[in-house]
Amino acid sequence: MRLPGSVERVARHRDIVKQGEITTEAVLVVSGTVGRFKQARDGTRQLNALYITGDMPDLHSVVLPRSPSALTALDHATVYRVAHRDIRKLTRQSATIAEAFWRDTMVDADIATEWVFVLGRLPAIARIAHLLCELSARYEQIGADPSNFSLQLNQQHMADATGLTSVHVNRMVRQLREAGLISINGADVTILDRGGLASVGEFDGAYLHLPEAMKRERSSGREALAPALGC
Amino acid sequence: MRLPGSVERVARHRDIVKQGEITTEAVLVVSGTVGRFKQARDGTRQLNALYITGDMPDLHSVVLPRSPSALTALDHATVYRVAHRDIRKLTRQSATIAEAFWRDTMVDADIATEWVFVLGRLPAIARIAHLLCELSARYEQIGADPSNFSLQLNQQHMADATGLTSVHVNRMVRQLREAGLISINGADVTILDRGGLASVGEFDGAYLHLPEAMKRERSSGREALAPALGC
DNA sequence: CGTACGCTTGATAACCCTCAAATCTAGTGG
DNA sequence: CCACTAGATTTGAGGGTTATCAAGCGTACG
Repeated sequence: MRLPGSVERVARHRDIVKQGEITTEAVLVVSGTVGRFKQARDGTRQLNALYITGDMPDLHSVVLPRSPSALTALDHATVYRVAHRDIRKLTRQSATIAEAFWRDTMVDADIATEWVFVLGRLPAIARIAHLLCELSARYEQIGADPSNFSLQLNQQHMADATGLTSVHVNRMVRQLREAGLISINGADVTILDRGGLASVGEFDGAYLHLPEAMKRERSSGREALAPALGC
Repeated sequence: MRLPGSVERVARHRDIVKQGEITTEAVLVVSGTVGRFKQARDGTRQLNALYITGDMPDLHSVVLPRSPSALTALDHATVYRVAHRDIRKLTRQSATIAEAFWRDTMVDADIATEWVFVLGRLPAIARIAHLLCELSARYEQIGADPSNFSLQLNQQHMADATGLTSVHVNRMVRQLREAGLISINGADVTILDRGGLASVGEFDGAYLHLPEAMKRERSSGREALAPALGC
């Protein structure tokens, strides 16, 4: 059961899918980080969703081909393009696979729903903490070290994700550092106090719907894919 | 193709699904308005999603039974409960039906994504305008009058939806009224200038994925279901 | 060594919240 | 029919959080 498709390298800030475009292919992120954006009239952008290695950023396009937001590479990324018709061939063959695809897109939807809460009700410091907690949990899920990873986002991206300005993101990151919760060396983030950070960010990872195994043993699979994430 | 289930009346402010609950049934809204909530530590609530007549608020629970947010009746509502296993029976029989269900949940996801943008990047006045535009478009979709409908939400609900306080919602509503864009009589809202309101709210209804027919003729089907909405 | 980009910091202002109280409305019971 | 009550709307004053504007600093890279 291998899906045919083509590998493509995408340069930073290059769109993979444009806003309003009608697609005939879905995309799998092989490496790098991909973001989904909407733009306001004044030019500021809002990051709706973040995708890392292993994610399918626009699997939903199989059932809704017109994309209401743009898909952009935040840094150099490698993606694998799969035709909708090949995905649909699979879903028509097996109801189990169809449900797995459906489920995958619904986890994405639950993440968006969580961010509605974060943006609507949490102050700036909590939004940043929440973002870092989510990234940590998602990196852990793909076998990377959850407490020491390379942040693929600059502070402007973090501002786009949290509905803040990069200036204010900078001040909040400093506060988290001074509180002893995180430490940052260039792009490398170390989470010093996971519980404390989760508390500041009111983070409860249930909305990520991680497999049960993941929740119990926290330190499994370390560094298995870590080198692959570097690029 | 009729799904077996049971009709249930739900009193205002009563939970249909509690936060964190694992469900074995999905729900269809027959009448009234239903909201999906998350609660912050300080007790303030964020409304993630709004459902009106004809919507299935937790269809996603078929593939993700653990609900990360509570489902609550905003006013007296009537719902129809359908067992997951009966829905799954259908999706296993027909890939077309499976895809239709998937599509329905993805429209919901696109709405959540739009609200991430609204909450992250639009000022208070635009958030209220956006909410009213969305409600108008969705009422139109089910055959109600889009420019004159009964708002099922009080200002506290609007505050929960837009990430504001009810005090500020009140001031913003007044501004919209004074600008001649809307008029409010108790629960009855009249949209006086749809284009103007859409402009203030940076509203483009593409994310609602309405059927094409709906976009062309705006004044069809008026009042077909309007009486049913009153209750 | 110059340039571009991202990070950092300061001063000021705008937006929205908090707290508080008055008014209005609908529903209830005397 | 009229008090009474609870909930919702409305308005005002003052304060906190975050944005805006502006400039300086660091660092990677050609």
